[in-house]
Amino acid sequence: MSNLTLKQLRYFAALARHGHFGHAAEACAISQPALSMQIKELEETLGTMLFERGARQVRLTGFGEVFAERVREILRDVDELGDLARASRDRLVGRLRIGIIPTIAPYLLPRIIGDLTRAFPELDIQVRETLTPKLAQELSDGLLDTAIVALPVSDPAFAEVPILTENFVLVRHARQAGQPAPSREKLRGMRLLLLEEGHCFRDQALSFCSIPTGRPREGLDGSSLSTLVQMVGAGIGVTFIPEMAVEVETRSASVSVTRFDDAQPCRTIGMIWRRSNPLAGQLDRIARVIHCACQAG
Amino acid sequence: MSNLTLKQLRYFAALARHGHFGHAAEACAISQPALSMQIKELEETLGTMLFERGARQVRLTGFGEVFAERVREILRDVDELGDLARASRDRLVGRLRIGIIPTIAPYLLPRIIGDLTRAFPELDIQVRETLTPKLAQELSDGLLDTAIVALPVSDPAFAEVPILTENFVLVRHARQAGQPAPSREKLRGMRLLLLEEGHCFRDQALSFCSIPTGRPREGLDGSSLSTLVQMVGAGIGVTFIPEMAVEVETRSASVSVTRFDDAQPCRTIGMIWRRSNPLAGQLDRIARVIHCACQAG
DNA sequence: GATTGGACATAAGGAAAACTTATCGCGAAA
DNA sequence: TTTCGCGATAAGTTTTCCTTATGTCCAATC
Repeated sequence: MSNLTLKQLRYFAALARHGHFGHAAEACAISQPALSMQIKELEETLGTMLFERGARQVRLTGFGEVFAERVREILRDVDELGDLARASRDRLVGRLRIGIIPTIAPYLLPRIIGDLTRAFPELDIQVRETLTPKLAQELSDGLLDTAIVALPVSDPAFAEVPILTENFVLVRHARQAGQPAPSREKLRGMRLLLLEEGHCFRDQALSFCSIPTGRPREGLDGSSLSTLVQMVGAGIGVTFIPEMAVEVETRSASVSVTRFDDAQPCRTIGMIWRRSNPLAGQLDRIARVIHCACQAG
Repeated sequence: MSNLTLKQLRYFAALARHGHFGHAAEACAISQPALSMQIKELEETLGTMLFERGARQVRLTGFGEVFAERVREILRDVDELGDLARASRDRLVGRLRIGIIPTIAPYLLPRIIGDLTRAFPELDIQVRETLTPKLAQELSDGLLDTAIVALPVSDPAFAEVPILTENFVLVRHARQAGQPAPSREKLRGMRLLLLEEGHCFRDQALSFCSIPTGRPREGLDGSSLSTLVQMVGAGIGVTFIPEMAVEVETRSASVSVTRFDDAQPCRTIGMIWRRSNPLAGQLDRIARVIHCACQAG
C-alpha cells in the first residue's frame, strides 16, 4: 500500500552491507526495531522477501541481490542530486540566455562573451538579438534570463543595472572633416539618417535633436548602423552612431566623425532581469563582469 | 538538515510538469499547502531555488531544469524497482545454484537442466557436484539454493521433497548373464566393488547387503560408477549401480545386469533446501518440474 | 485608484508515520 | 538444560505530514 521510501532503500542498503540488523541499525543511527520495521514494510511493499533470516545470519535472497545493485545506483544518483545543487549554488552553471539590442551587439558582444566564458567556464551562453520591446516581452515570459539594453526600461518587474554610458558622435561625409559640430537647430535642417522604427537608438537621436519621435519623417531609414554610415559616405545625409561603433563602422567609409563639446548626446547601456529571478544575485555578478569588460575596452 | 525524500521529488516533478501549485497538488492528491511546504523544504535542503514564483506563473529556474531531468530519471528507476519485484514474484529469475551428488549428476543433469531452462528461461542455473555432506554444508552457508541428493537427509533446517525412487541393479561380468540374482548371503561372499567413502550410494549398497558401513573393508574402491563397471567388466568383482545409470554405463563394458525380484534395493532421490529460504514456494515449483523431467525418462 | 479574484505562503490543529524502550521467542552454543 | 545472541513484536512518544482556514501579494477589472 504505502509507497517506496528513500529511507527504506537506505536502510536496505545498510542491512545488505552489514548482514546484521543490529549493526546496520547502528550505522543508520536508529534502533534495531526501527530498521526491522522499515525492512519489513519494504518487503511487503515489494511483495517479495529481500532477506533470508537465518538463525545465525541474515542473507540477501537471490532477488535481493539484484535489487541491492539497483538500489545502490539509485542512492548514488540521489546523492549526486545534492552535490549538483551544492555545486550550482556557488559557481554559475547551466544555460544563460542573454538578449541584446542590435545597436550594441556587434560592438560589445565579442568582448562580453569572451570575458563571461573566461569567468564562468561552465556557463552555456545563448544570445538573442532583437529590439528592446521584444526583449522585454521575452524576459517576462521566461525565454530570456537577462538583457542588455539602453536604460531606462522602467518596468517595475525588472531590475536595472547600468553597465556603461557612452556618447553619440555625428557622422558626416569625409569632406566635412574639421568642420565644427553643428548646433541642434542646424541639425534639424540636415538630412538625418536614422534606424527603422523600434530601435531605441533612433528615439534617442531624435530626442537629442528635439524632434518628436512619433511624427512621420521624410528621409530614409536604415536597418543597421553600418548601412547608415555607408549612406553617409555616399553623401546622402548625416547620422549619429554611438561611440563604441565608431572604430568598426567608419573604418571603410569616406566619412568624418565629430564629437559634441557641450551637452553631449549619450545613452546608458545596462543589464535588466526579472526581480523575481532567483538567479538575481548571480546576475549581479555577471553584470559586474560585463561592466569590467566594457570599461577595459 | 532533513534529507531528500522521494515524496519531495515526486511533488517536484509534478510541479515542474504543471507549472502551477494548485494543479500539481491536485495531481498528487494532496492539498496545495502540503505541496508548497514540501517544495519549500526541498529547496531549503538543496540550498537553491528550483522555481521562480512569478506573479502569474511558476517557472523552473535554470538549475531547476537540469535538476528536473535528473529527478525524472531517478523516479523512473525507482518505479522500475517495483516492476522488477512484481515481475520476479511470479516468474523465477536470477541465479539458481543447484548442488547434486555424483551418482545422479551424469544421468539426470542433462535432462534436468534442459527442462528447467525451458520452463524458466530467465533462470541462470549453476551446478555444483560433490558429496552429500559438503552439499548440506554449502546449503546451510547459503552457497547453494537447493541440492539433489538421496533422501533422507534428516536435517531439520532442510525441507525435503522426493523426486523419484529407483532400484539398484547388480552388475556382474558378462559371462554370468542369465544367472539368477544371488541372495544377500551369497552377495556378502562376493568381491563387492564400491565407491569411495563419503558417497551415500556406497552406504546404501552396504546397507542392502546388511554389511556395517563403518567397518574397514577389503577390496577396491572406485571413484565413479563408470570406473566400477569397467572393473567388473575386467572380472575383478561385482557392483551395484542405480537403474538410471544402466544405459549409460553398461553400454561399452562386458558386463551383465541383474535385477532383484523381491526386496529390491532402492534409493529415493529428492530435492532439499533451507526451510528459511523465502524462495521455498518457487523451489517447490522447480521440484515439480524436475519430478516430471525424471518421470518422463 | 479602489476592488476583486487568482495564486502561493503561512498558521494551527489533527492524523499518520516513524522512532524509542521494553519484552518476547527462537535457535544455537555452552 | 541453561544461557545468550538476535531479530520480531508491543506500547508509547515524538516527529512528520497533511488538512482547513487565513494571510498577502499582484494583476486584472471596473
